Amino acid sequence: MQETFLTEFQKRGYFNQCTDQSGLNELMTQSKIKAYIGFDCTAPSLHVGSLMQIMCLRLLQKYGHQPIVLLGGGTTLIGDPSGKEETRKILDKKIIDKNIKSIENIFKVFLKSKSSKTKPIFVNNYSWLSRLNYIGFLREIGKHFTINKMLTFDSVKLRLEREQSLSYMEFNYMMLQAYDFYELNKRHKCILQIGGSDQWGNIVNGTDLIKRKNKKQAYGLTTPLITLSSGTKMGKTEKGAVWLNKKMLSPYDYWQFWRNTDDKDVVNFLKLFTDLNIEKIDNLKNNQDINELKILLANETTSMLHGSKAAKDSEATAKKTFKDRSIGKDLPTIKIKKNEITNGINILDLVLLTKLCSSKGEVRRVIKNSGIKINNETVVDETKIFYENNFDQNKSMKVSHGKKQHVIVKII
RNA sequence: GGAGGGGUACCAAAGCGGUCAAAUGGGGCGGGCUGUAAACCCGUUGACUUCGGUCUUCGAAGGUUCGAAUCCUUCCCCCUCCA
Repeated sequence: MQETFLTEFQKRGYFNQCTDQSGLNELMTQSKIKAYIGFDCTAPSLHVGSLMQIMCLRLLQKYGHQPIVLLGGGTTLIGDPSGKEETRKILDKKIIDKNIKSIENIFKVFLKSKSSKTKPIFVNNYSWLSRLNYIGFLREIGKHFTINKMLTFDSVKLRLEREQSLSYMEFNYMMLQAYDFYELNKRHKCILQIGGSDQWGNIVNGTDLIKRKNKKQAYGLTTPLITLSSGTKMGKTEKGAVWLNKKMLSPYDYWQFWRNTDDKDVVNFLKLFTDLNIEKIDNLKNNQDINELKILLANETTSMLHGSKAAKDSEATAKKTFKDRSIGKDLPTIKIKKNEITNGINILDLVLLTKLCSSKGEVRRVIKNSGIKINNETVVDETKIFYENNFDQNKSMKVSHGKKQHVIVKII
């Protein structure tokens, strides 16, 4: 059977639900289409939670289709109630605009823009949503939505059942998202919207609206929510959320995140988050040591986002840190002035300086649990003072909190 | 509008005048075992400290008391039932 966008989509594990799978497959085999995914702009970076969506856009390009990246400058002002139990804080437009710029850069890394046929189209729904006229919108769009039906959508139902308040503003979110799809259909002949499984309701509203207003067939496709085999949501490291922006999470930490994947998730992740072809992955899974596979996963994902050099450096640093227990160059480095250390520095202040702990009390506690190491040596005495001669010939010292968090302190 | 119930640390949830920086569970962090995995076991989980203590915290503000998360007053918010 011929490999198509949808067949690969399915094999890789991106497939959750589709409004008309065979119809869409036929269409995408016969012609090249435009498809969109909308992204929320509540933070200055996306995190791994959105990575599957980004991978979908890449897959579109691979099969010659054109991705549209919708940055929700307008809808973020409203806030999607899907999957949320409570009303979210409303963000300021200025912040959202700033976030959009920053997020756009991430897409420029993941998506190819050489070919004019497949290069991503960036749109911000603020450009049309902000111009809507209330009466006009109600008459044109609002008449196609029945409250009866809107109340049956999970995002609304959940709130009502839990008796959590749902503001009228949020209640309108689904109409706006449907309108986005309709607008993109008109402007760009976009006929497919992809999204996470929680977006199903919003997406279907869009295809319905297009059918009614434009008399066109449009399609919706959703991806499953990825949960780790441990049942929790993916996307956390020792340092918090796994951001894609390197200012918010260093390439080394990003690499580490993938390197620490649960055994049971490794093969799935290779399929979901790398470009390696599936046969190769299936083949590797039988022959490769699981830790080798994790390194492969970390290298592939990191080089996709931060470049192959960053991936190699991270691997080298990891090897030095974990195998040789020496100092790898990509560990975070804190600089300290020479005169700050002439009289010695207390272990508590030293650890605090590295930000590995957030208070002296915490440092003490971790020391008591033998969790602080200086140059691989466990600290037992919380009154210990360090001098210049405790640093190595490069004027560096490795401070560790637990097995995985290391910071280099360097005298300048 | 009327009648009840409730707001406790990251979350859930006990406590209902001193022994409360606050039980317990989850989560987090650390240690052990390992493979930088999972599972399991152990420790830890407000801040500062000269390690004697000190300071701030139980929706908010006042009050009673030698002493309040606990009692009283007012206010704010949430829930249940009735209109």
